[in-house]
Amino acid sequence: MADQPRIRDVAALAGTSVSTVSNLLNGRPDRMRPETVRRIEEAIEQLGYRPSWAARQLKTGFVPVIGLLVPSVANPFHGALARAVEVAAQARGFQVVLGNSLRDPARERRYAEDFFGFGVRGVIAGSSPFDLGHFAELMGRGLAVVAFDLVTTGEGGAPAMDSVSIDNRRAGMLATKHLIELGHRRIGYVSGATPTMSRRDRLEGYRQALADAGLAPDPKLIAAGDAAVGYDDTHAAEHGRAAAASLLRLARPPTALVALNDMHAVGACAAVRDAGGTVPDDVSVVGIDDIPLAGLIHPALTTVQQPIEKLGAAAVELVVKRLAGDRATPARHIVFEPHLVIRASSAKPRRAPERRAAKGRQKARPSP
Amino acid sequence: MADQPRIRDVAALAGTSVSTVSNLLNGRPDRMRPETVRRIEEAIEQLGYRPSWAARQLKTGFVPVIGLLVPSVANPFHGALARAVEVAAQARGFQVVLGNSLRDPARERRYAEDFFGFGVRGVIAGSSPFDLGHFAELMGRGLAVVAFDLVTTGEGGAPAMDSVSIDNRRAGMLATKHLIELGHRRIGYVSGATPTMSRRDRLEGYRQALADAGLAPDPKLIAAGDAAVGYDDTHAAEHGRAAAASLLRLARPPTALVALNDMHAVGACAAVRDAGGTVPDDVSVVGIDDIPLAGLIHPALTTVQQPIEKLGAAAVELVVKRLAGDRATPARHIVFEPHLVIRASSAKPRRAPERRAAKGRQKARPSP
DNA sequence: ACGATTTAGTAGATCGGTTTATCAGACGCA
DNA sequence: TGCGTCTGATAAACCGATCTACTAAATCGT
Repeated sequence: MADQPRIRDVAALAGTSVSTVSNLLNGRPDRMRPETVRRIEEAIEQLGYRPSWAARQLKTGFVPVIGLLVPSVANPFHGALARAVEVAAQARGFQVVLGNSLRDPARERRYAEDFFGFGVRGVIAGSSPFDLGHFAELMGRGLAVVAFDLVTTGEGGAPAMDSVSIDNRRAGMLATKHLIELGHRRIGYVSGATPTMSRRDRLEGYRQALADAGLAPDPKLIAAGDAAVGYDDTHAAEHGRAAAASLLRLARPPTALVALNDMHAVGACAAVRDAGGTVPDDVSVVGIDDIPLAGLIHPALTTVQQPIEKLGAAAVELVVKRLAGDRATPARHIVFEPHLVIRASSAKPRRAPERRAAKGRQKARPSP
Repeated sequence: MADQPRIRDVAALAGTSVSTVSNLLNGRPDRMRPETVRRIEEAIEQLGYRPSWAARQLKTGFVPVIGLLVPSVANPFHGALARAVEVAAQARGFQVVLGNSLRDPARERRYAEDFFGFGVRGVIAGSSPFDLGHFAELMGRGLAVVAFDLVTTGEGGAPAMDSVSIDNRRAGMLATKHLIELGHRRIGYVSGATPTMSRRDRLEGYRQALADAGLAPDPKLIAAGDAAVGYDDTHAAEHGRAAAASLLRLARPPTALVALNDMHAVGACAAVRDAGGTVPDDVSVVGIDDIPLAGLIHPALTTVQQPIEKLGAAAVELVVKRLAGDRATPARHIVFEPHLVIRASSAKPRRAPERRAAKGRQKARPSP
C-alpha cells in the first residue's frame, strides 16, 4: 500500500524545502543549522526514505554501478573473480551487474551497450576474445573499459585500455619449468579452444621454458580443444579432457601435461584416468589459476596461483579512477607475479616401464 | 566527444516530433505512416541511438532488471545457477544484478534495499538463511521475491512468497537409500554450518530413509560444520572436509557419507583420504546437486541431480509474472523431482576387515 | 457539401531528484 | 540610518524519456 516516500515527503515532514533536503543528502550540511539537519535526518529515518537512483542519474548522469563481463560464472575461477570484484566495488560504494559473455564478441558488445543504456560507464571485461574492437565505439562515447587478464597495446584496431593481469607468460614458464626440474622431457600442453591474450602468453611461456632447458619443441604435443563445440567455459573441463586424451593417444605420449588453467587440468586428470593411468604416477599434471577446489580434489592439483582478490581490487580501482573523471592519463597496465603451488599432481617421471601395470594401460604405450 | 544522442536528436533528424519517435519505440507504429516509421528507424540506426533507461524508469517506474541473491558465486553450484537465471532472464528481456549474500541476513537486506533503490522490483533469493523476515518490509512496498531452494509457508513471521526448488527431502532420501541398498548400515551425514530450509529438508530425508529401512538413527553420525568460521560458501568444501573428518574419528566410524551438497562431498572425499582411506573402497560418499565438475573429479561423484536450468527458468518466470502486475494470486511453489546419478564414489561396503590394508588406515577402526 | 470519423502527428505535463540563482533577514560598521 | 556581507533556506529550471489530450488534414456517408 504505502508507496515509496519521495524527497518531498521528507521535506514536508521536516518542515523544510526539497532543496534543503537535497543539500543535506549531497554532503552540504554546512549550509544549514544543526537543528535543521537533525529534523531532516529524523524525517528520513521515520519514512525509511531512499532516493531514487533513476531520478538522480537523470540529472547527474552517474550510476554507482560497474559492469562485469566474464565468459561464464559457471566456471569457478570466474565465479571467484566475480566475488572479488564485487567485494572491491562494494567497498567503494558500487554495485556490480553481471554479464556472461560466453566469449562471444557479439554478446559482449550487446552487454556493453545494454549496460551503457543503464547509465553504466565502467566495465571490467574478463578474459575476452583476442580482439576488443567491439568496445571501440562505446569507449569513444565515454565508456571506461578495464581488460582483465589481457593486455592491449593499442596498436592495430583495438583501442588502448587499462588492464590488469598476472604475468601469464611467466605463469606458463613456472608450470613448465617445475615439470622439467622434476625430470620430465616430453611435456604436453593442453590449450583452450578460443584464443585470448592470456592463453597465447601462457603457451608462449611454456615454449620459452622448453627452449631454456634446451628441449626441442614438438608441435604434436600442443593440443587445442575443439572450437566447434559451443565453447562457453561451462565445459572447460570437458575440453581439457578431450584435448588431453588426444595427447595421450600419441605414439610417444607425454609424461607430463601443462594445462592452460585449472579446469582444463581437472579434465586432463580425468583423461589420464580414462586411459587407465594414474596422476601423477603415470602422467603429471599442472594447472594455472589455483581455484579454491584445486587443493581438495584428488590428487591435489599442482598449479600456478593467480592472486584473485588483488586482481579484482586492482581492476575496480582502475575503473573507479576513470569514472572519477580521469580520461587523460594513458592506459595503465597492472601486472602481478604468479607463483607456483606444488601439491600432489606432479611427480618425477618413471624411470622405466615397470611391472605394477596390468589394469589396462593406454594401448599406444610401448612396453617391451 | 560525440555525446550520447537523445530522442530529440532522432526526432530532428527524422523530421518528426519527439512524441512520434516515442510512439514507435513503444510499439505503436500503427499511429503513423510506414514512410514515417522508415525515416525514424533510419535516424535511430544512423545515430546509434539507445533510450536512457533512467529516464524511462523515472516515468514508467519500471526497469527490466532482476536482482539475484546467492550465498556466493564462488561456489560452482551458485555460479551455474546464476548462469541459468541469466539465460532465462535474458530471454525475457531482463538483465541480472548480482549480490553475494554470504548467507548473512543483514547483507541480504542491504542488497535488497539497494536493488529497490535502483528500481528493481523483482528478486530471486537463492538459498537464504532460514528466516526471511528481513524481506517483509520491502515486499510490503512492492518488491516481488522468489525464494530459491526453499519453501516458506507464510506461517510465523515470514511473509508468504513464491518459491522454486527440488524436493529436498526426497533428494536426501534418494542419496541415503542408494547407500542402504548397497548394503551400508552406518551412514554419516555431513551437514552445513548454517541452517536453511533445503538443508533441513535434506537431513529430514536422510532420517526418513534410515527409518524406512529400519535402521536406528545415531545423532553422533550427523556432523554440522563449524558455524564460527566466516561461512560464505567459498569455503564449503573445507567445511565438508572438517565435518567429515570428525565423523571418521568416531570409535565406530561410518562406512558411507551423505553430504548436503557436492562441495561438501568433495571435502568429505578429501577427509577420507586425509584419514588414509580410499573412496569408495573404505568409505562411500554421495553428494547432492550434480555440479558440472561432479563427473570429472576422482572418483567421479555419485550424487543427486538438481535440474539447474529448469529451476532458474522457473524462478525467472515467477518473478516476471509478478512484475507483470500479478499481485493477487497466492504464493506458488514449484517443486522439481531430483534424481540419482550413480558414478564411482559409492560402492558396497567391505564384508570384513580384509588384508589389503597396511597403508595407514585410520586408527580408530577396530580390526581384530 | 457538410458534419462525423479516422488518420497522422504534436504540445506539454510529468516522473523525482539536483543545482543554480535568488532572497529575506541578521549582523557589522561607519 | 543606510549599505554591504554572511547565513540559512527556497523557487524553479533541468535531466530524457512517456503519454494524455489535443489538433489539422483527409476520408466517409448520406
